Amino acid sequence: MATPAAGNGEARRLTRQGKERKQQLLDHAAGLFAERGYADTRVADIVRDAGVAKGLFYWYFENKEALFRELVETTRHRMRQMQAEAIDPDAPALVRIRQGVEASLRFMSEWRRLYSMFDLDGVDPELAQSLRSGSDVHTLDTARHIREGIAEGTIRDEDPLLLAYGVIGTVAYFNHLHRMARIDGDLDDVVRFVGSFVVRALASGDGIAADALSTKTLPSAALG
Amino acid sequence: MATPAAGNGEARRLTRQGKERKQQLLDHAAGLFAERGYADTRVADIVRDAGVAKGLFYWYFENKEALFRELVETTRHRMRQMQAEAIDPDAPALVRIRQGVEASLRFMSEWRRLYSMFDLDGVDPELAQSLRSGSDVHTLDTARHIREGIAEGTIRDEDPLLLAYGVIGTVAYFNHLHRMARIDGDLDDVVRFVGSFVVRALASGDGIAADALSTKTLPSAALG
Amino acid sequence: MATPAAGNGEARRLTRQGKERKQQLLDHAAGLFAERGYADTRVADIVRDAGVAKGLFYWYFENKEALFRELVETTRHRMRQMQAEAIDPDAPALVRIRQGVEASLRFMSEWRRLYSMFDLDGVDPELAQSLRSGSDVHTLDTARHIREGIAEGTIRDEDPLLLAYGVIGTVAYFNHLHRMARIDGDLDDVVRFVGSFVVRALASGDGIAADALSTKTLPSAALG
Amino acid sequence: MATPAAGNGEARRLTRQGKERKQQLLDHAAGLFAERGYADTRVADIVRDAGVAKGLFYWYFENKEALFRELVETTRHRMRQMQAEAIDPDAPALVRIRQGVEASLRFMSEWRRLYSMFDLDGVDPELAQSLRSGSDVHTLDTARHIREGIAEGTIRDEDPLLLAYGVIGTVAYFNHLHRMARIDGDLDDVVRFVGSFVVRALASGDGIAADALSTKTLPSAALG
DNA sequence: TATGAATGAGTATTCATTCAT
DNA sequence: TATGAATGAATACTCATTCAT
Repeated sequence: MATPAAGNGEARRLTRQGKERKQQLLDHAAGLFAERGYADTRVADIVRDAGVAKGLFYWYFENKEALFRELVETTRHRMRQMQAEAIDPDAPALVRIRQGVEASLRFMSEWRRLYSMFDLDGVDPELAQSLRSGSDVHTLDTARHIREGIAEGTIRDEDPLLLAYGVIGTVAYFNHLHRMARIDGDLDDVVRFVGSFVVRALASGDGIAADALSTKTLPSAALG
Repeated sequence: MATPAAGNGEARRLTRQGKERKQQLLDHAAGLFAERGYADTRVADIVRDAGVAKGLFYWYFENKEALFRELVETTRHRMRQMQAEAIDPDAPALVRIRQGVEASLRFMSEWRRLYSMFDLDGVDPELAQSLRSGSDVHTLDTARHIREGIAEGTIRDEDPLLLAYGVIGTVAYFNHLHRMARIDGDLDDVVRFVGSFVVRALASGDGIAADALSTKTLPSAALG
Repeated sequence: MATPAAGNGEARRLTRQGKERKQQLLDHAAGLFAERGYADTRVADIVRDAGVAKGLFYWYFENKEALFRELVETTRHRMRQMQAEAIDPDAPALVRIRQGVEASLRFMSEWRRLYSMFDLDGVDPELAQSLRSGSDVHTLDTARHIREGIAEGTIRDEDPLLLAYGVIGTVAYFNHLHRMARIDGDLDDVVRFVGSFVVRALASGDGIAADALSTKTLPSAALG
Repeated sequence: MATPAAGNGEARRLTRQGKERKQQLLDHAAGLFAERGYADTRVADIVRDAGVAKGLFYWYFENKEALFRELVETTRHRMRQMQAEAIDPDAPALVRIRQGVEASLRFMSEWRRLYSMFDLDGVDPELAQSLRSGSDVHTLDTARHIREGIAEGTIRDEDPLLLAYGVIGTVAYFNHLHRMARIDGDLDDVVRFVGSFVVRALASGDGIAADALSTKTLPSAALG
């Protein structure tokens, strides 16, 4: 029980102070990763930023990558939570998808600094793989909604997985642009635009009406 | 003791053998970049792969990044050529866009190894910027077609730049998936799917008919 | 805020529990030292193995080396005791030497794990020096017996110190081999072999008869 | 062909200058290893001593251990050569063994600095294993001579391997003592002493006469 | 052109030890 | 006694780039 961060999966028991320190390191690391990317952030930078000794880093994290992984996990978890809250389970599929898409964009925008880490520069391939598997979950989730939309007749009857990829890809790219400040408009405008973009791409002739629905203006009770 | 690759813009005059050597290095580098990314490819790896001495690298290229830049330029040039050939200038806007999209995907698929470099891991920010400016050209091109489609009434009247981003993002993501072997289907199927995906996302109510147009099956003469 | 292990020669008064804890640490350390050597055993390893916190180590020992030293002292003490018991003071010199040799080998075999530490890898020179001085005592002891044997006429009249070195070296090497499992035979066989080997190397023409004496088969009372 | 020391077994082609530099590094390393041991010699020390840049070390050697290994190989080779020269193949077994023993001691004394490395402190277990296998060859060689001596009737009929171990161990220990300056006498005296020590330990009653033979004083022609 | 040699700044990680509680 | 947190000096190895021939 001497080396908390030692490479066994078990999380170490940390005192309150310990937890705070760890979070401190995570926060400072996130800031630096966002600013200059993972590869260009030295462990030395992180600890200097946090004002602690170098050795302490390795008390809390097995290595640089482990910290990164933890950051990713946390963020992913928050994002899923946010989406769950944004999606009205009783709404029609197209609306649910739009709600999810818009929530994603808003979340990513809010945590923009964190998300820039995900550009994955300089992270080793193995890790990249594991990150990917996280987004797979997201894709399957989306595909499920799509399948239901197809059953409802509101979404075109095409391969649900491909359609889901289309949705995810669009969201990811707009997020990327926004982060890179290549899109300068109002966030609300962008969110609305992307929402309607994907809805149109998915909708069957009948479903296209749903395009009009703005998840922000109508209370979910009015839907359906 | 001239240094051919020294940082003046002028390309050096190379003997036939010189050109071959240089291309050799470019090819081997491309292969390695594609395999393991820019950051994880050492100059030493490239020369070993090519079977020449380390010093020779710097005879042909100013530095590692210069080689990369050259690789990018070449590829971009080829891609634009290919697109120009694929797009029928007399076709309606939506069709032209679809032609461009499909040509892009096919080109990227063919030069898949090269394109993986563009994930831009570990390239320094300055270079990344320059790469971006290249894709800007592409975006503006697409936006131009879109503006014409809006004028025609076949494309929804929304911000052409945002719509262009939607198109580019979708293409880029599908290319990414394909490269990562996360999509396994027949290339033709994917190409057709993406083509129709973006067309639907762009089309106005009237333009949606264009969805039926398959750029492969109809000779361009029949369009319009 | 007393620091029990602080560098004053005086041993601290430890509670019963304290003594147990200390022994616990010594035991675990011995095991690890034997397994992977002194240099490759971390203080962290020892405390983890013993299931206590890192800080506690320094409550009982001034530092890593102090623990090692203590281990060595203890072992040496036990060994001398064992030898004293094995040697019949009334037996002729050659027999006494053989008794000592055989006792050494048996003792080392029994405490094999401990003895592997003595290979002295990675211990700092100063400590190594102190260890050496311990073995010097042993050498001198042996030389004393040898001198008596020379006086008796049973041992060749050569430099007693050199002869003693010959004895010690042989014993040490066989112990080493045994520990490294490079010798697999029965311990009794090896012990007997080494005993007769050194006796023959020492014996004068007259003394060689003593070779027949097996310290195991003849009760010491019968000797002389 | 760019990284000479790269981890493939193949030795790189080195220019004359390269070979010299490499030898230079080997020599300086040997000196430092001998002075302060392997573990306490930093790569930085070696290159500083040799007056070259740090990176150059890794041009010639894969890592610190690889250099060590090379040093060992070279030394071992020299030693075997020396022994081969010292041993008169036509002499009786006991004499040959004595010749080998004495040659070993003289060689070790001459290359004393090198030999101190072999105390193997801080070398990783895997390497230690490989070193050991080298000494096995030596042991088997010795055992062969012993077997012949047993056939001749000049050496006691005991397990030849155990007898060989006895010989090797004695030599090793005296070498150790000599290196540690714990033996100060004239080298010739020590060599003569050890030679006669092992001969006496090996000799059968009949063979003991051979003890008188001094490999230095009698020309090999007179032997037999 | 072409080679192999040389440079040296840059960085993650380890680990004995000390400290506050 | 006992714990977990904190320290920081120390060190092997990498790799783009330059140089002499």
